[in-house]
Order: sequence, then C-alpha cells, then structure tokens
Amino acid sequence: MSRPERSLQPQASGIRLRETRAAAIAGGHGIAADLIAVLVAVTHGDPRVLTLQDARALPSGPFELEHRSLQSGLRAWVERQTRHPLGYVEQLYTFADRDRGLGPDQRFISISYLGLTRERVEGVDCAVSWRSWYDHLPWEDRRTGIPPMIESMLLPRLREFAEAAPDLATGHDRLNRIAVTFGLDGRPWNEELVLQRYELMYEAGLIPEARRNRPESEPAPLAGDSMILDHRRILATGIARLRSKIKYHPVVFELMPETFTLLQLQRCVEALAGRLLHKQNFRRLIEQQQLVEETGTLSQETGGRPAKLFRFRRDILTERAIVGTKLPISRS
Amino acid sequence: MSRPERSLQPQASGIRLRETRAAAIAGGHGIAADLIAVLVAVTHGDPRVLTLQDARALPSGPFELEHRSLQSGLRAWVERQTRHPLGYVEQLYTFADRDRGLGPDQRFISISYLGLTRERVEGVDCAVSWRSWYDHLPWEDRRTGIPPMIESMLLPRLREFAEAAPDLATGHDRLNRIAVTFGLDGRPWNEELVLQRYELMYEAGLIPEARRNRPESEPAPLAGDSMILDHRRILATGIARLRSKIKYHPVVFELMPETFTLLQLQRCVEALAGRLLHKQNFRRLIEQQQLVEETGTLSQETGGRPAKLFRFRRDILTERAIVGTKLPISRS
DNA sequence: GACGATATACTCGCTTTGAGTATTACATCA
DNA sequence: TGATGTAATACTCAAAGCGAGTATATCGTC
Repeated sequence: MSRPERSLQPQASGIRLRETRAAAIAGGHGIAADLIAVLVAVTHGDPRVLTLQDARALPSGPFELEHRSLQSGLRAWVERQTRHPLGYVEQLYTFADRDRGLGPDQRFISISYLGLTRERVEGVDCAVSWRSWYDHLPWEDRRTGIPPMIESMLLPRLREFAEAAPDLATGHDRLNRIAVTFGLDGRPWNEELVLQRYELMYEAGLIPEARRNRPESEPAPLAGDSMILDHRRILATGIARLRSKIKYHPVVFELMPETFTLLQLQRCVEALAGRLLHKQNFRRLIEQQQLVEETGTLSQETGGRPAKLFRFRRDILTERAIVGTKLPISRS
Repeated sequence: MSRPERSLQPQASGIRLRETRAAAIAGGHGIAADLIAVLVAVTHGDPRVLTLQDARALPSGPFELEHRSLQSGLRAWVERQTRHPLGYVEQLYTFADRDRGLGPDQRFISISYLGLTRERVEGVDCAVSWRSWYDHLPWEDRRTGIPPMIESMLLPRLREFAEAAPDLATGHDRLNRIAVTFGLDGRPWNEELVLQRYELMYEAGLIPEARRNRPESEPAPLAGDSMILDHRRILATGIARLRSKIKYHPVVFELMPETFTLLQLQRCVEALAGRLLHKQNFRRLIEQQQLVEETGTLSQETGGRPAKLFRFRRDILTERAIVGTKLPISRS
C-alpha cells in the first residue's frame, strides 16, 4: 500500500503536540477538541488495535472547523492517513477532565471513537503498527486459561490496596470490587467489565500512567504495556463496548473477510471476548439467527474435513432490527 | 422549594444565547462546549422530562474552564439551579454538526447527558416545567394501544415520502425502514427504536425542526410538540438509551420513591417502555433477580387487597455485576 | 487403510419464558 | 352482612432456549 501523506502524529510526544495546539488557541478561554480512535482488526486470531509511537498512543487528531461533523472528521483523517476503508464507526465517550488540559486557561475535549476494519499489510511508518490489545491488558485474555500473572501479581497487589484502605468499610468495598470484577470466590468471570478492572487497577496504582510526572527512567510497567495519557483507558472503553456489542448486534462481520468458515468466525469472536466458546452451540446460534449464507464452496485449509464457506447476509441489517427484549411484555 | 439563583436559561431563545457566547470566544478558531441534559422523572405513571422555554428546550448550559470534568460541570449547574439531587447520570452523545454552529468560524460541541431523578413540586420559574415526553413523541406510547395518529397521519405521510424516492431502490429501502421501525406487516414493535423512528420522520419532513429558517407563524407542528434546534432528537436519544438500559441494569429504582409496591414499579417501567407488561411474569422477574426486599409494611392505597411495600436492595449494585451473556461460552 | 484433525449432525435434560387459571384480601355499598 | 369490585399473590403448564454432550462425515498424511 502507498505511504501516507504524513504520519498520523509527529514523532514528538502527544503532550508536545497538545502544547503546540493549545498555543494556537487565542486568548483566555481556550477549548480545543481532539478525536481519538480505537481502530480494531482481528488477524490470525488476535484482536489488534492501531497504535502509534511504538504502541504508546492511539491515533488522534484535531477536530477542525472545516469538518462536517465529528464522525466525518474522524473518517476523513483516518481514511486519508491509513488508506483504510473504515466500516463500522461508533462514538465511545467524551472526556474533558481537568488534568487532561495544560493549564487553567486551556481545555481539551477528547471525543473517542471505536472503528472496526480489516488489517492491511502496509508500508507505512514503522511507528504506526497493529498491536494485540492484550499486550496492553494481558489479564483480559482467558482463552488459554486464567493468565498466571493474575494470581501471581495482580491479586496480591490488589489485596495490598484493599488492606491499605483508610477505614474498614472502604476496605470491604475494595475487596468486594476485586472479587466481582475478577470473578473470585465462585463468582463468574464477566468479560465485559474491562473498564471496571482497569479503573480498579488504576486506583490501586498498578497502572503506571496513574503516577504523573514520573521520570522516563522508572522501571518497566507493572502490568501490560502502558500508553500515554489516558489512551489505555480509552482502549479499555473500546474493548468493553465491543465485547458488549457483539452479543446483540452483528458487528463481528466488519472484522471478517468476505467469505469465511464458521470456525474462523468463532475464533474472531473468541479473540474479542477473550474466552472460548462451545463450538456446536456457537454454530447453532449463528444458523438460527440466519446471519450467514453458504457460498457453495469449501475451504481446504482447515487441516481436517473441508469446511463450508459462508458470507454475511448484509440484508439482515435492514430486514430486522436485532435487539433482545428482557421485559415480560404482554401480547394481548 | 426555594427559587433558583437565576433561571436555567434567559427568556430569550436558545439561539440568542449561543450568539452571545460565540461572541465571547476569541479569534477565528472558536470552539465552545455546551452541556445538554435529558432529566427524567416518572410521576403518576407519566415519564417526564425537564424542559424550559414553555417546553421548547432542554436545559443546557456552557461547559466552563473551572469545571473539574464534564460530568461534574453538569451536576454543578443542574443541582444549583434546580436544587434537584441528581442521582444517576450517564453520558449520551456528543454532537458537533456544522449546522449547529453559527458561522464558518464558530463551532459548538454539545455533550448530552441522561439524568434520572424524582420530580419535585417547586416554585420555580414557570418556564421551567416537567412535561410528559410523549407530548413530544406521541407515537412512542403504546400503553393504551396503538395511537390512532400513527395510522391516520404518520403512515400516510411516510408512505408519501417513500413514493417520492428518486429511484426504486431507495423507495424500497424507505418502505422497509418504515415497516421495521413501526412494526408493520407482522413485524414486532420494538420500543427501543426511538431514534430510528425520529430520524425517519425527520427525513420525511414530518419534524418541523427539520425545516430551517421557517417563520414562527407557520402552522402547528405535525406530530408532537417540537423543540428548538435538535433538542427533540436528543430527547429521543435519551429515551432510547433508557428503554434499553432498564433491561439489563436496575436504574428504574432511581425514579422510584424509597418504598413502593410491585405494581407501582411495574407502572414506572411501563411508562418508560411505552407498553404494558405481564403482571405475574414481571413479579417473577423482579423476585428471582432479588432486586427488592420487603419492608414489612403494607400499602392500603391500592383499592383492592393491600400490597406489600418493597425497597430496592442497594447492595445488589456492588454485590454482582448484572450483565447478560448471549455467547455460548464453554465452561470446561 | 489406519490415524489425526476438523466439520457437521443430532440428542437430551434443564432452565427460562409466555400465557394463563386460581385463590386471597381488602373497600364499598346495597 | 354478604355480594361485588379491585387488586395482590400463588400456582400451573407447555414451548422455546440453552448448556453440554455423543455420533458421524470427510479430508490429508503416513
């Protein structure tokens, strides 16, 4: 693929960039808007996210006056700079916490987006790369069992945090949050609690980003590769949203090639959810929802019996609105 | 209750306010941030929303530099001006469409929030009032059956819109959207599609707000009371979010008094969902989820057999994280 | 032609859910 | 005082959904 016109962000740190832009804002009442993207692809069974600055940052860019809307502004610079067709795009969250700004007179509003695409092999700037999101949040991947680092490292540190509580009630509360978010004491693991787990660890000081103004020379991050500012938090928000979304809306197909086998589809969902699925029941679910249709051809690359190739039935998106009711609605 | 220090918005139109604020922004690159709130309460079985300017606007205010964060900014001015304790607050969506601004050099970013509270009888400015949200979106209330205005007015106008399509494919697509969003031809009604219905009607020209620069003297709104700018759209977004949320998170209780009967709780959910529920199954659902506990006292005000009074088990919020899985997760 | 690997089909029991009927307990009024 | 209206609560039952399998088919490879 061709080289982008300019790199997504200068090699200088994100902080530096912000200073430059802040200076461009006139007068005392400065508010500037940033767009931040969590761009996701699944390749070789790995959920990946597009990063910059050697995996230290998510792509971000200014929202400018000439943009028609936030979403079109995002599409504009992502597609221009990565030459990626951006399929599904969804707004995540808008932040404007005081500590994101630079001083009392400047303020950054950051609007984050989740985007789904397919990874392309590109000859882009090597600072731009696709990374497994589990590099940044390793405790979220339970496909090969519970990661040992949870028991060996996270939980001891989290329990210390609970014990260091100022009073008994807070301590109990912390222990309870640990147990709920990490599925302890017989509680089920809930893969959607990505943000809750991140926040708990942030409070417990396990996230290096939490310690402000720390010198660059400090020891390596405790748990997972860290990122600048709150980018890892935004990543966690994106993962949480996606893990929840795949359950009631057929967005997985945005991440799949045109045709695929059911096992490939399953592996993709497993990559996102961070846990393994029951094969036969997964097939039943997909088939009864009529989300896919056979192409008529077979894939020989399976190693065993050839698998039927399927394609997503795009018309299903308009045909019915897939939402689940949990209310006992009266039909009479 | 005491009078607020100043009214939520000056009596001049919202547009006027924006001009004033825009002028306060220096230079050519002006971005200003607005906070807009959809404040919901349920009173006497009616879902209500706090409005200003004789129900023509939602409360909104500027996001200022001294605010700690967006959410605290919102809480600050809502609680100060309405003296309402704001329980549950959730971010809805951030807009910055070009036609929301005033010129090529100014831009408004609007961050909208959903807030749940309980209505209070207040001696406030009479321009501030609680209104049934069905005044603005009457087609959304199906508790007493399908509103006649759908068949008599909306559908004919929507079909006209479909027929006026530039080509056959677009026409088919429009008919399909009408059928899906309004549950025609045997399709089920889906109460969550509030925004989709609104947008369809907006495109069809059934929403007076869609026609810009129309003189104030024009005929009354076609369907539901209109609001300034895109406030009705934001209201629709809030309703949609809430209708979806009540199904997997116990937020209804934010709208209930301390103690309540199960029928009162049901009526509240029905008000939000815009449809009736099956009484016995509703009770079963509430009880098996252990969301409530008996207070031990009875309510005599039921008309028939006295009903047990319940209270929400607040501890459930931390005790478990209520989320539903739809993935066939393997347990072995 | 056995073996390993994967795909696909089919089964079975348990739980959940939709849609009832039956019974209980109050207020009101003839 | 007991018939009547109204609402609360208990209980039933069938169908659908879901978790967890077993069984069989079809390839490549040795």
